[in-house]
Amino acid sequence: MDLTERKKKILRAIIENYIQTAEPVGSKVIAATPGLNVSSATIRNEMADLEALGLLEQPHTSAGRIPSPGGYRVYVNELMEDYRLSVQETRKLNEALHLKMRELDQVIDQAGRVISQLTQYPAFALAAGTSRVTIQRFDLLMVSSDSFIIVVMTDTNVVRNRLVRLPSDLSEAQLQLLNTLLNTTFTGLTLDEITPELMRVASHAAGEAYGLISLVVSFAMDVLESLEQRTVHTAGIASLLSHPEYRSLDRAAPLMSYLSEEEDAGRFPVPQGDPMEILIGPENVADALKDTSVVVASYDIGDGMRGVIGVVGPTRMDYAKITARLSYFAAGLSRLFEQGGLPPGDDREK
Amino acid sequence: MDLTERKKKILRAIIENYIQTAEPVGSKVIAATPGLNVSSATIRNEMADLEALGLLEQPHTSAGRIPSPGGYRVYVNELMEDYRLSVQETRKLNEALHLKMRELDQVIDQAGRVISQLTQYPAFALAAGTSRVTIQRFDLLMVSSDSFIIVVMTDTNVVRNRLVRLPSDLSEAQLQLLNTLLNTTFTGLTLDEITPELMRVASHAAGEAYGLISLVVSFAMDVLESLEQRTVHTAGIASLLSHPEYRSLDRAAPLMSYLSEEEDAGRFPVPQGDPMEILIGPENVADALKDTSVVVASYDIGDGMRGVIGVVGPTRMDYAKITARLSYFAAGLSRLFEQGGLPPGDDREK
DNA sequence: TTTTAGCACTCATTCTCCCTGAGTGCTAAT
DNA sequence: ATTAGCACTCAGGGAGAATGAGTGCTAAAA
Repeated sequence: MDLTERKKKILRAIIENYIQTAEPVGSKVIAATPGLNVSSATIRNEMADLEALGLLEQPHTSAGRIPSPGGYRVYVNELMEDYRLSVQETRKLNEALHLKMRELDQVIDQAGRVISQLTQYPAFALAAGTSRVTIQRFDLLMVSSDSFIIVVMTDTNVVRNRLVRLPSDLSEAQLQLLNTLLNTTFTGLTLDEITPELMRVASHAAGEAYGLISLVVSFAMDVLESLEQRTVHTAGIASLLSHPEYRSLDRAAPLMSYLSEEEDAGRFPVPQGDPMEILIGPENVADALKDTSVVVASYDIGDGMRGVIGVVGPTRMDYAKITARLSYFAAGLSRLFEQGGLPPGDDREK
Repeated sequence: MDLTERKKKILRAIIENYIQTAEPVGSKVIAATPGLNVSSATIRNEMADLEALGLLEQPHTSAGRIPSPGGYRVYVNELMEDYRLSVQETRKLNEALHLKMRELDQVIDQAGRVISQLTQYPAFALAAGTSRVTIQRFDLLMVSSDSFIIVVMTDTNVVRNRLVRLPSDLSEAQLQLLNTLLNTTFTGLTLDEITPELMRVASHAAGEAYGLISLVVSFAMDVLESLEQRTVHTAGIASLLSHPEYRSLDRAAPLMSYLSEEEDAGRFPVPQGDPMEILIGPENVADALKDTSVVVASYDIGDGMRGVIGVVGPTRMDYAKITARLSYFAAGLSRLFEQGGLPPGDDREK
């Protein structure tokens, strides 16, 4: 967008003022900004120009101006100065990165909660883009004569287990046999490749323990399925209410229900290319987000997966602050996953 | 509460009317209830009596009456008729019991979501009262020359695992030794009983692999810790907004933030004795719940643990319907846990 | 040519006042 | 003991009127 220096200054002043106050800003307050030594009348002329360019809007004739989505776009792309995180903020963010967790799903969930708390906006979190997973190895551990543990490990180094109790006894030798059979037949296969026919053949080969094959394999299939299925976590929905644009229920209710809909990934934007993306108002695809802004960042999980965290808020959002915090946090998460996977209790490690 | 038959009839009619309409009910509508062949004037006299007894309230002189918390109490204890679940409802509830899940924590979370959806009120879910857990058995599974899987099983039959990658190589024999050492030294101990001193002694005994002892044991300790720590899950907060009493943000906002506070168990009531409890308005301990009602039910998880699910709503709540649904669902969960623990993918089984 | 002071005009917001109607309590009659 | 009737109360809603922030335009100044 080609604007004179002064217009840029004025636009920035208006937007930053509006971000703070949530009130339409008039020519008078802008005329008072330091470094801008012109009268309010001049500002009014300039504001009329900016409105003609589609960067400002007027709620009604006798009100000040508010930024249009296009105005925010120009602000975000060209005018916004990098927000410098304070020492305190950095410390807080670092502390928040000491996540206590076990499963990937729970890490993601927690990351969302934390970022919501940190930004005071509702947040969503999900993981995207895993490739096709296969089982790399089976282990069966005898516990007692009538129970054993199944341990499976995928090619993405996720390990899952299950304790099974049997109606009848089983010998160590039988288990051994079963184990070998599983490792020769069912490793390296994706979910689709495990056919009923394959199961039948294997069951036959297992002899006495034929029933156990299907038990173990169906567990393995559940694991594969659970790894491919994506869910979204949302957090901090109530924090919406602290922002003046959501003081009216007509505005708040639909957005809140949209956010708390049962987990269905794909309803939130995911950054393409850049690790951070800002979607302002109508730039959002989902109808419910058409007059909100979404700031979303991604981080590297490893194994071809990316984590996504984002916050949702009014278009009047402190983009500088939010992007600074979000990108810092996402970078921290990337680092966390890179150096040794998840914290203690986890079931995967780099 | 000793009331004449007619007073009971009137009180019930008022409460049930108010539950439906959320509007103060006048003498006229009550006079119209079938089976109550008296004039509105008589009703007015009776209503005045009921108000004197503290069972009804009048928002202002020229309005109808609304039930007081005490009135609801009498209703719930003596007047309410059992709500008969329709076939459709039963089917819906049964369907909802086909939970897809893996970890106990996730089951609990999901139960909360489901019950919120089923009742249209915000719900909370938690697990209460575990005994002290110990590790019953360790297994170390060699994966490659520089990595292995730790599998631990607790006395409550929870199995957890972790994949470890080492900076240096390790032989099968060393791992075997380590395994034996762990099983002789660290089984049957609660979290407190695993002292640094014990760790030191064991590390010494491990010889070359001394560093691995602390690695495995600290994983075990994390598992124990995670099993003892209780968290609350809340769901369906946005559904509050669909009820007329929360159409004003002043009422909705504080309750919503209370509900979405970071998980801190103990902030929600847990049924004592009876498997179901109803707390009406000021009967709640928490300030934020003083003018809401909470209906809470518990179900048996096994291993000395009880699951708790509850819903939160206005004191004007359809107690009959809610309690019917909640107790049916809780009973279903009990059954589910009893017969074979969690569905596929889970890490524990009866 | 650009900027500014001044002025008339617009319009959301707030308030005040008044009306309406639902619902009550009381009294006198049944 | 019940009921019909009546005077009274009061929340809610709508119509103006007052307020004031902010604008656009014009004519003068730089």
